[in-house]
Amino acid sequence: MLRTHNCGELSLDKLGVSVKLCGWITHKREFGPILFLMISDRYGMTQVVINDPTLVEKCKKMSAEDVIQVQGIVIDRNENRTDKYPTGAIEVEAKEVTLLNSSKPMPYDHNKEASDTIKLKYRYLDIRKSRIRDILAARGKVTALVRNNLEKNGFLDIETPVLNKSTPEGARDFLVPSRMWKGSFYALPQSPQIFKQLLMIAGMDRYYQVVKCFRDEDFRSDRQPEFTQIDIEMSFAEESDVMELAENMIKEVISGMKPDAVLPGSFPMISYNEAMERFGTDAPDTRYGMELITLDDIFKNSSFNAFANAAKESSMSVKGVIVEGKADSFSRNEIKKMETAVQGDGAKGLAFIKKINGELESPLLKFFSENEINEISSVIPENGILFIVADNRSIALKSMGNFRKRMASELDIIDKTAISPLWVIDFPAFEFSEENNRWVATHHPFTDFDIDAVESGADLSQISSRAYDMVINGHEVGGGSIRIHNIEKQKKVFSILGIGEKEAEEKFGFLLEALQFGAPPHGGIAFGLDRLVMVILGVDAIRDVIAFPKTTSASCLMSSAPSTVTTDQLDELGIKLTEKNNDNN
RNA sequence: GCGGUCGUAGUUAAGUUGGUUAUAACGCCGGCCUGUCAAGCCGGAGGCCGCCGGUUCAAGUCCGGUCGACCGCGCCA
Repeated sequence: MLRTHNCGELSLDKLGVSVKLCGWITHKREFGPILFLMISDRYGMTQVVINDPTLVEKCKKMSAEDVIQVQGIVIDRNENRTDKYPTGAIEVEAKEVTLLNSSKPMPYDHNKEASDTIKLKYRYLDIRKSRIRDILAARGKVTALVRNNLEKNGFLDIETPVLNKSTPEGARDFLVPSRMWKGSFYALPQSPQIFKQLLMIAGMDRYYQVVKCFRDEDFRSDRQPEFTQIDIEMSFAEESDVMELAENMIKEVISGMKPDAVLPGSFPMISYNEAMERFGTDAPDTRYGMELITLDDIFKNSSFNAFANAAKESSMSVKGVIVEGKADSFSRNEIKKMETAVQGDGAKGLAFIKKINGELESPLLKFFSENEINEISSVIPENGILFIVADNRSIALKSMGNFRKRMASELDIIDKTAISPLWVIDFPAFEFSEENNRWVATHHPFTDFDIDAVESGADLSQISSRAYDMVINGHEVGGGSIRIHNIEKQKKVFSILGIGEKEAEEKFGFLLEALQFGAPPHGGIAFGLDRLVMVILGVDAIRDVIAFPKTTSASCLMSSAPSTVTTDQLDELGIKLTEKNNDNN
């Protein structure tokens, strides 16, 4: 090695020791015959002092981000010690400084805010100079903890193909044209779902993989075209087996990353319906209260028709959120802004009732009977304000769920250090898609469900699936299910989903056939590694947990991918472009 | 596919009702400086105001389009 120590580990107990350090120059400070160099690496930074006139002349020519090797003696800084960085008590008195490689001036100032554009273009510099390097190190540790836990539990790491068959349902596939089979395409996996089920049928019993998945949809601050799943599947397992395993794994990861984190003995479980009713979302953030309340009973006989109709109609509901201690601090204007926000979720309006000095205040008060006023008053604490949406059930829930979220972040009542995990269970197996005018699988079409209920003619929307999601701090970090292992049941699902026998055969024939060769009961779960790392580290942007991320329009500013290719390459694939797009390189 | 915010030296920003040579800080280059800690002081270079078009005597500024970044909606089993 070119070094004996890294730039973050020297301290007073090494006084007088001859060391070699390697690193990047972060600062150079000249004072005529004396010169200081700060050199750093990912472990820290150390000051080098240069007194020798020849060395000073040599080092004067060096500049920031040059890579150097310093050979010298660790000395005490005495009265010039600093506590601004961990090595601040010592410095290295240089005997020799070797330039290993020079650097052009940095393209941007890493001590200040810089645009995402330039940081993504020079991603390797952003990693070198920012917290990204620590986040990536932490991510590596999360992966190691995961592997360690799963290996300990007898899971086998088995790779599955990246070049796959395109399947219907779900997200848009990334396609890869085939040279040997002109006109045919591989698809990159949206997840290794079918392969892990085939591994169960193959008798591998316990499988896991930390694996890239690809979805060609539109992106957000928490969504990237390629992302990583911790994919897990096990045979002869029921819900509780998968959930217990997953929960223990996550606990081990979190306590490995945050030893001070306080976690519940076992993660609370709530049903999908309860999550929707109490939080207006299937991924509730339980770090704070301010839960939704149902006001149908209070208003079903109200003379205020908008409320009464919603309260009586079964497809509608009156939902409220109480903000405590704020009745006197929201202006008419602020409330107007909140109304605009809930209207963005489709709600017709946002009503409010304040309680100040024991008296209710609201533009709607004149519509309410004494009885209603008493009931409302018993719900609202002094100086509280009740916000209300009366609308279609799904709109009321969604808009108040989002309202709760916005209000919590505006009031800054979220404990950023808390980790609040839970399970959401009893998801509906099927949802009716207005857009496609057919039923679609809520989780995916291989999820087991209560087939007896279907056979006895129950409403499809009321059928529960055997799926479960793990939610931490309002983020769905993982989800899975017990799978269908019976061919007839699987065919039944395809018929419910309107996938014809021929199409099912064409798209999933190999799975359907495999199910007939002694498929064991099995189930599993997949975690989004990127999101898991974000939640554990409290990072907001998925870009920050990925070494080389893409932009929200799925381009790489560093390599300029995607790019056009030569006509020779296209010819070889038998592909002809319909219109000439501008070069985006 | 839709909406919002933004785009001016290498970087981050300022730029007034449209009006002389487009500012500043940091960085860069040159010089000074014996204990700095984002060192300091003096001097200098550096601009397709994202791109295309329009309005105007005159556009960084107004209008239309377009490209890109970010945030959100739809979408993401």
